[in-house]
Amino acid sequence: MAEEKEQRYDPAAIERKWQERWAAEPALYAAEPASSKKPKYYVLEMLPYPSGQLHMGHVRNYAIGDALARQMWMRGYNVLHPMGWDAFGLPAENAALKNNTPPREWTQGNIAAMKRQMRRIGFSYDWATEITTCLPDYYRWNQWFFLRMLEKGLVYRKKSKVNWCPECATVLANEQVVDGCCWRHEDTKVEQRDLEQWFLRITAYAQELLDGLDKLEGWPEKVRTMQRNWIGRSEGAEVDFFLEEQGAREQGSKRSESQRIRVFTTRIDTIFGATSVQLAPEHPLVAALAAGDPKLKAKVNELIEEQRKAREAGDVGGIEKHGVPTSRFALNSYNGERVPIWVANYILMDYGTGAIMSVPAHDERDFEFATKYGIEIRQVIQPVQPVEYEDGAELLPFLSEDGVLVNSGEYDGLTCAEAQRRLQEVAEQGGFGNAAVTFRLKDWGISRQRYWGTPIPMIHCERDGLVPVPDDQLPVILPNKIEITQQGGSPLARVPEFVNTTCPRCGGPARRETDTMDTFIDSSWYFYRYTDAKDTKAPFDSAIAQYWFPIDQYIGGVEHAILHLIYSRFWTKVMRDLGMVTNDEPAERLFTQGMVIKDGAKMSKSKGNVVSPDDMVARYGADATRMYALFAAPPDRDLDWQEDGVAGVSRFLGRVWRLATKYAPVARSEAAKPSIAANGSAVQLRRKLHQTIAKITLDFEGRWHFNTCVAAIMELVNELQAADAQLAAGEIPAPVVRELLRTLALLLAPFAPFLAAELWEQLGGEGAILRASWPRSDPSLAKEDEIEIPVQINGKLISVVRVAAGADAKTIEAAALADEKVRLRAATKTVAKVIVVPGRAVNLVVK
RNA sequence: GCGGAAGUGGUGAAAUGGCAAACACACCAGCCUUAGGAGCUGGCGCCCAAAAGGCUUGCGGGUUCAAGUCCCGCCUUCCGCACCA
Repeated sequence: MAEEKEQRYDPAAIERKWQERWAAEPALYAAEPASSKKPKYYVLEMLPYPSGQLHMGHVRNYAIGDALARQMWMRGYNVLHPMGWDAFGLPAENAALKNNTPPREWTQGNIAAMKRQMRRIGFSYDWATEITTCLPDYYRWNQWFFLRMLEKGLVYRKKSKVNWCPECATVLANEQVVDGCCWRHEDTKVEQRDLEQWFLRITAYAQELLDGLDKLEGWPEKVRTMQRNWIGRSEGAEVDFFLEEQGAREQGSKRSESQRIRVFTTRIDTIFGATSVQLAPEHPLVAALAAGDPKLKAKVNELIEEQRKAREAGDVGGIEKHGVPTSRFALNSYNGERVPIWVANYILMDYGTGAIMSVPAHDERDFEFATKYGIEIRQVIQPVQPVEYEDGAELLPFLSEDGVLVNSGEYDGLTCAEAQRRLQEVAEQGGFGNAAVTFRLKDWGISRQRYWGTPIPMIHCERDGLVPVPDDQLPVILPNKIEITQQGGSPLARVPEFVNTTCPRCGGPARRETDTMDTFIDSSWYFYRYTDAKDTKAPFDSAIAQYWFPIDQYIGGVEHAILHLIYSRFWTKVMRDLGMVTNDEPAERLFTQGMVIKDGAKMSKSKGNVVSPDDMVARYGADATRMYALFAAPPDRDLDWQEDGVAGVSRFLGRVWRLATKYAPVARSEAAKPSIAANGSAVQLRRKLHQTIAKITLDFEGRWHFNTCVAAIMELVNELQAADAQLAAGEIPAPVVRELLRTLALLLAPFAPFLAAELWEQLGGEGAILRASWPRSDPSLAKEDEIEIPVQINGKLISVVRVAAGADAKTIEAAALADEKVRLRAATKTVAKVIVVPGRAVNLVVK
């Protein structure tokens, strides 16, 4: 067989063969039912939007998940590894406009194309559980959930200021606005509009979403921090100031009992330092005060305009603080002090109460504002540690809570913390305030004025008002026949067959809601559907979900840290409260992989640096492409795509192929007795093999540094190749050859599944390699008998000595002192101390 | 401004506090030839003609017998947050 002509490594042929084989045998990748004896493992990668083209970011994401899934199969787990399509969304409508293709057709075509790409790359998905969110059998459950939430009071409708993307011609959620621009159209400024919207009451879970983060130890700290910031909890108090009666000044201040101004503050302890009350320009009271004052009204409108512009520019923090005084005053509830009421552009109507007490001495923003307008700055907190002045340095504003109250009447001398407690109590007893917690998180606006989404299952009846669609009339089907135009408003409103209906309550004529749902709803619960994808009675079977959940490992990009990942957590908690699941969180562990970049920049069409997976696969094969994606960098770091690197991996796989096919006949031969001669090369090769198994196995359990796993396999192959002469001469016993090559195939299986499967077959492996057992490292075989110990003098490396692996300190010391280089160096000096770390190093301290 | 991550050869990178640069890419030299996007051998951090030797993990300190790794200060880059009362 040494003369046998070498067959060249032909990835295209091998991959085609196995792709067909796997397609014909879908059960290979199917999870066993919940009754399985095996331990379960749910590995999930984020489902893609079916744009029609897989990009390298997907390939990397899915290569990581696939390596894990395959390894877990081989380790004997019952693995659920599904895939689906986040198939609703605006691009389908844009494509419809552009190519005159209906969104459904366009989407289905893209799904088919991407599925082909995924099969071509060899991801081990169970296609029997595939879900497509734009199909009625999926989105009907969005509608069903909407109705359940409505029953629970988690859905409401209100007119509100919304983010409007002119490009999308629809509303965006707060989470979808990035730097004042649309998350899909980075150059398109988001506008503010007033519209009637459906909201999900995610804020009802704000506290729990926050608390849960502490327990999500398997999630990256970065993501948890981002979510904490997003939820933005702040603890403080709400307290009323009273509006002074107009024209009451002459007779002494008189408070209006009906008109209160409620402010939110985290520093109630500084209230005696409040020297003005500041209202947001859109505060209802402002409109009332400005009603009879055209000048004020004009100025307020300017402030509103400034805020709007800043918001649209995404630079709310950057605008210069402006304000305008009103002619009215507010009275401090604690001491009756009279302070002016201003309207200021740095006060936001949608946070807290839209009004603040301004304490310039103890708040930076108030300080800036008061300095500008000459408003009194009154210090009411005395630092415990006297603040040191450098000449001319400002003491104020003093922001720390490490101080005691001054200028605060009966509260003088209390610490800030004590004062906060006391003042809150007093406010509560006096009926003018209470402790309060405010969140930055807003309710989730889900209405979209688009066609390609889940219809909101509500009916507007002239008589009965808003009526939910009864469960037995679900799904509300998205009509197929529709003309997509670029006109504003909901496209569905222009489809009479859809709009016109009868009221489920009175049977009279009624109109359907024509807005559709935000597509983030689709992805908020899709991973539950995978567990029971064909269910026609419910979104999924609770018992099955209970078996699979939580997801053991979720893998995706960090760009979803606050959108998808916060909505998903919310949805899980709602389902738990509906009694559908028992887990509090969807995923035990989350891994966020780095971006794929090219020439130092994110791949994008505009930069023209996009690398197509199809090209890579065509040139170098699927195995080389996905293996390079794992080899080029650790998975959590950004990866710079270098085509030469893919070529290198492909050449490596070619070496593996030649080596394995060359000695496959030996590995398969029954001739050799299983006795393994203790021949030097064989022992050494087996040692390397077992070291490699140990390294890779450990990495899968811990760090996931698949780049070094691939490197370890390369080292192993380099050693095998260096032993080619011995192999060719038959000096390595056949059972050892078999062990070496079969194990090599097993180790490759998570990374290069096509080649691994082919070699497994050629090496006479039983059954599918995916069902073969992951190799075990035998420590006694992996152990070295002799090791090298570095010898240092005063910490500097001088020499290296070889000693037996288990050598004790004494032996190592003797060997080190006997070393010639060491003797030369130490000859004229006194050895003061010898530090020996057995198995590690020797250090001689000499003087 | 606040929070986080990262800075190591020409490049991607590796290194439980114990031989810095494994494994690759690129490059150089040679061999082979069925002339291939092939294969094989060797070289490849910097200084020095070479050897010997010296230097080297963004910068400056420190801890330690020993620091890329731990601590303190600074610089740079990237990411997130940023009038949130």
